[in-house]
Amino acid sequence: MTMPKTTITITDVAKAAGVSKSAVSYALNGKPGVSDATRAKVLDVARSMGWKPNNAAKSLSDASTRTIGVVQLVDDAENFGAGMFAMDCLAGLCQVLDPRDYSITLRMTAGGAHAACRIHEEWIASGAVDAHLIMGVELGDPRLALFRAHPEAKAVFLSQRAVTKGLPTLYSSDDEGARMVVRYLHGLGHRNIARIAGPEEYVHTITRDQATADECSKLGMRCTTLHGKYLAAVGEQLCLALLEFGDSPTAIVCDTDVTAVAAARAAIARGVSVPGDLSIVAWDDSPSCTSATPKLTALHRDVRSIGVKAGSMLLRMIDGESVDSEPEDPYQLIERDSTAPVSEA
Amino acid sequence: MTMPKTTITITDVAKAAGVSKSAVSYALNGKPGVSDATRAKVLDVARSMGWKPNNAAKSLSDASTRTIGVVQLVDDAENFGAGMFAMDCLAGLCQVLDPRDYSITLRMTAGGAHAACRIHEEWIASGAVDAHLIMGVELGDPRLALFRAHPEAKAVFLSQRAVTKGLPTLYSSDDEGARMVVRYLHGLGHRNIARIAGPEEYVHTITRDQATADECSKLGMRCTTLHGKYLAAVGEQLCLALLEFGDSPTAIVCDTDVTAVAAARAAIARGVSVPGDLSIVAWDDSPSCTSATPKLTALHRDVRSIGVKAGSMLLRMIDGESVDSEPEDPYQLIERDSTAPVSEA
DNA sequence: CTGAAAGCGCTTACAG
DNA sequence: CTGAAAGCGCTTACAG
Repeated sequence: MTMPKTTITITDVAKAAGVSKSAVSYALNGKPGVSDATRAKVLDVARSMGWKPNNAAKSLSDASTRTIGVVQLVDDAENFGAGMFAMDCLAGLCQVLDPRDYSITLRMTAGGAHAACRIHEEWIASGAVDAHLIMGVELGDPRLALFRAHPEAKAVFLSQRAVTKGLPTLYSSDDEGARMVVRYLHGLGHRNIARIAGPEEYVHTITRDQATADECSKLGMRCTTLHGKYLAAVGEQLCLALLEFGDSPTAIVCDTDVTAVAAARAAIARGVSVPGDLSIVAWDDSPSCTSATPKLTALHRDVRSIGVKAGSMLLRMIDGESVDSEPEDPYQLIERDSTAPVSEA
Repeated sequence: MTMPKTTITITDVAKAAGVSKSAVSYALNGKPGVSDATRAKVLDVARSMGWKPNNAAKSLSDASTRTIGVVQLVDDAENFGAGMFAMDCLAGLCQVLDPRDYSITLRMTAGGAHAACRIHEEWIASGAVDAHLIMGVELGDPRLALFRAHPEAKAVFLSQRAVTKGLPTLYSSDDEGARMVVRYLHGLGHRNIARIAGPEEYVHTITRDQATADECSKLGMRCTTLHGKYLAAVGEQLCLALLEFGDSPTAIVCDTDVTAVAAARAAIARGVSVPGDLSIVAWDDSPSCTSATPKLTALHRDVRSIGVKAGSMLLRMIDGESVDSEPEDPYQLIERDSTAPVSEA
């Protein structure tokens, strides 16, 4: 008959151990102020009574919640890639948070950056979290202004420094990644390439666009860029559009695995050989890149390590250190079967 | 100069409004005990002062955390499908939780059911969450015993009633789904089918195995079942194994999109036409099913609605209602290009 | 309808 | 080293 024992508190432990509440608190928290003997006894009694600290009480008295807040933006249609990214990233975050006994407080909203902003504002005002992780930052994002107005709130942004200007951010290697792809294709002899990019409201889209354009111009290459959502239909359609051009590209880099797979399919269905006539590279690797025919060359990054880095930054901020922006780990170009030297025409 | 105003409390509001703390509390919480005039004034003052309730204080005094706890199991390798499922499910959960101002407290662990169990135990003891959502239940899962021993803890399981026996569970329609597929293939003339199933520790694997076997026997069909992880390599390998048999199946149903896509690829690479010689159906639809060639017939379910249902159950438990187990919405069979009538041999 | 008071469980100066 | 006490911000009986 395991009686659901009415929650046991430090007062109970103190009584049982024959010491004061403060002694118990000091002992339990490993703080000085009690003799080793007392500490040992308290620890022993507490464990045997099955005592666990009450979260709310602790938070109220020490003004720390041991939780970091993240609000995930969900889009009905293109949720897939973003969802996986967030999940892996959170896994990394949890990995660093766990040893410190921190949890994630998660909210999801379909209301975009504005809705997310309201939640963070709420969290700041109510002291619901110790720090915030911000992902999916858009141009003119209201969350930027919010955290500028609240320098006392701890937050790290997953974004670009050009956008967050001074706010602690873990910035992507998208610029570098874009240049790496361009150089790779250049090495294969491609001179006329194209991008099937993501929506232009995303910061990383712009970053990739610009870096690609810049590197192409340096190498004397031409690049056509088309934008669209991360949908198979879009990849298909834009690929066909590119192939319609009189002077169609010999390589296409797609901003996501979904569009890349679709583009490859569309090209092949139209009688264009991949990689014979057309090389395709996917930005962001995933199982669908290896399941596709041919297997897609992809720009790969360890998403979990992004969460790990962000978590470490957050924890340091919570510890009172001042943290600077940091770069993500660089991308890796994984060469598979969808890219080849440009064919002699 | 937006001074980060030192956190404002109901005491401040009370002072400013010229009433007592209790009056403020009653007014703010919409409880009787204050005149309409007082209430209006308090509300007004509170808003103008930018007051927000302190979470910890509220939790401590009313013993509710306005948070529901979920711990996500992460496996390094086969994390993909499960990750997406969890994400969509959580999105649904958030959708119902949001209007009630509840958040999700999320932890992720690579330590399996045992590690998850320890976290839930911690949460129960420390009063960290108001209720728990349990996913990825295994046979002999320690979390079952934990919540049996703690009937005061509110939890809903995403599992099968046969496993949770009496604990409130949102149970899948896997049995029904399996039968639906079998009948569908039977209707196409298939009599010898196979399953490329998931690992046998998963409850849903067993459920599907059993329902498939039962329905096949009822219809006089034969079914070979092979188990393996949710990896492309496994799908490929098991598909080839099945095709090696002298009397190879005319249809294969794969427990996940990853294995299904890989199986189709492997078959085609081996010169087996899909769906001409071999039909393939994927369990759990995803973008990769529509990106594949041919597009895969799949068993589809609205994962988000699972989260919605679970959330509603949880909320009702929190409200003190006693809730019974409920079924998920049924699967839908989405016919695409990977299934066809069995060819006359 | 309204105010003064106790209590939620823990932490932390402050005296012994 | 140890105990008594105040305080974190809110809720909720309990008297007026």
